[in-house]
Amino acid sequence: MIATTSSTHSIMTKRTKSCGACSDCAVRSMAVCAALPDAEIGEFERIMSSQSLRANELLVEEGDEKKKVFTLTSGMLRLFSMLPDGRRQISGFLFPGDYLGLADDDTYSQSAEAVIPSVLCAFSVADMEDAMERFPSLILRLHEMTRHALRQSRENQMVLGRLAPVEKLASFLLLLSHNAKKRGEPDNPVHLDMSRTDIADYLGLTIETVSRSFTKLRTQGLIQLIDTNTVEIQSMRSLAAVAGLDIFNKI
Amino acid sequence: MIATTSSTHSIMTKRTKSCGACSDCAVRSMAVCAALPDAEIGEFERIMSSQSLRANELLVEEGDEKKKVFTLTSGMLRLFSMLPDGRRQISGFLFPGDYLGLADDDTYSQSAEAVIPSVLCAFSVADMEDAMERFPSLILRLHEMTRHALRQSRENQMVLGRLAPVEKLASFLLLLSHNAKKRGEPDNPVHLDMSRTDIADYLGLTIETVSRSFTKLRTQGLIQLIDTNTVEIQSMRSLAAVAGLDIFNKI
DNA sequence: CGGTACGTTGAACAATGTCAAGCGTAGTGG
DNA sequence: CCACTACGCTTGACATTGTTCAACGTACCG
Repeated sequence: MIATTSSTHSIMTKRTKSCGACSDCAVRSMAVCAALPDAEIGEFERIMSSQSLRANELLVEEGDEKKKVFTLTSGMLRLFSMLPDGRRQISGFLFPGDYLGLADDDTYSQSAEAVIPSVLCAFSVADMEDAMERFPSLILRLHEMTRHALRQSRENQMVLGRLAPVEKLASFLLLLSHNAKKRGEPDNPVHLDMSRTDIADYLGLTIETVSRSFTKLRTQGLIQLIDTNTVEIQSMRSLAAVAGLDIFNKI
Repeated sequence: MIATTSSTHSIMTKRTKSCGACSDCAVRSMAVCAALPDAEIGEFERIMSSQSLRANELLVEEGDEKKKVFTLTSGMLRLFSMLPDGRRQISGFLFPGDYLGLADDDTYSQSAEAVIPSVLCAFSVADMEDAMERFPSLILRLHEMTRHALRQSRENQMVLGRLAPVEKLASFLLLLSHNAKKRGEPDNPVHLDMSRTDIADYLGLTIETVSRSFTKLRTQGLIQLIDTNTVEIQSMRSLAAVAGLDIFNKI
């Protein structure tokens, strides 16, 4: 917390147009922009600006007017809400290619923070709406992404409401592994960019229970903790069996 | 369960076009159809067919090919998933005007059953896609409804992950009350159409804990149980305070 | 008038959360 | 370079909470 606060004030957030051309963007095929043919991608480049975040830096806050939307190009964000008394629920993590602003109309319904240093493409809502009018395929793409987010959120409801702690953690590790694979990274030694507190607030547990669940999975030979933040999954199948739901059939 | 099974076989599900004209449909203003001007609503009436369900009758099953989409005109549905071992999570209840199929691409990602006798407008996906091409406002309306469902699902994650049982129940009662009001019904004596088991599977609890939470709210003078399925809320504000999140500020 | 399903309640038990201490690592300053 | 501090993670002991199991009451249905 102290680190967060101090870093928030020390340096201005970078906002430049210096990011590499959209045409050779690493997340092009996964992001909204996949809806635009190469010929039109220049349009997007024109209205886009790049934005960097330091770890734990706040990007948008619940209740704020939605003036911008974003595509994450590198790093990781957490989407969360808080109760008046400080309890926090992380509803999901955003990975490169993910879009920030899918659920919101005029105001952000949740806050978003960088988990690790991150870079985003930013678009003003006005520009984006303009682009959607000219390229209807953008609307379809956004709608598709929203449907996907809705399916994921509902699957999360199952995880939160009906899985035991060890099952929750197993499903979380499989999710991370699956996500890494989807982005062309190695899917097995899974790297945890987020803290135990983040994991706890995502899975509806305490950090102690998260820690104990790691130990249980390790004791049962299902995972190996290479270091605190690196998990080697011994057998995807057995871990999936523990997770209760067959992650492979979904997502 | 026995009742469900027997009733499922006894009578054929009605499928007629006999429902009153769309133009004087009770849920017109809340449903997808609100996107169509009066002049075009005839188009919708042409491709629509009516479908009735008895209590506990299954409408669609997780994994089935999505051939039809629906608008609920009366009654109530539950949307749910199940784990291999029988654990169930209800991700939400559908009320008149709600659309079934928001989250799905080609297959239904969840099952849907009638909680009480229900009537729906059914559309074949092909017809609906055709209509969307001719009336782009339909796409925008569906997108808007999907965003709303996503916000609701994420708020549910907070309820499931971070609220205590009594808080969960309080937020649930407020949700029902809010929903009734939205549909022009009295918002205070709240009628529970669903069983304790449904409530438990929605809130991630057991029926016993649900029952005890009802008792606690009653003992604290926050609600009054007129009968098992009718709850009088003594003070919306105090109940909202118990719920932790101010339901009024959201949804 | 039984029988069945549903809801409530109680008591014992198991699981998770809470509180507190300890460990290891990383970063800081002497 | 080393001690010191701070932070995050783990672990243990304990308290709280929810679950399980069982009994009871009630309403509905045959």
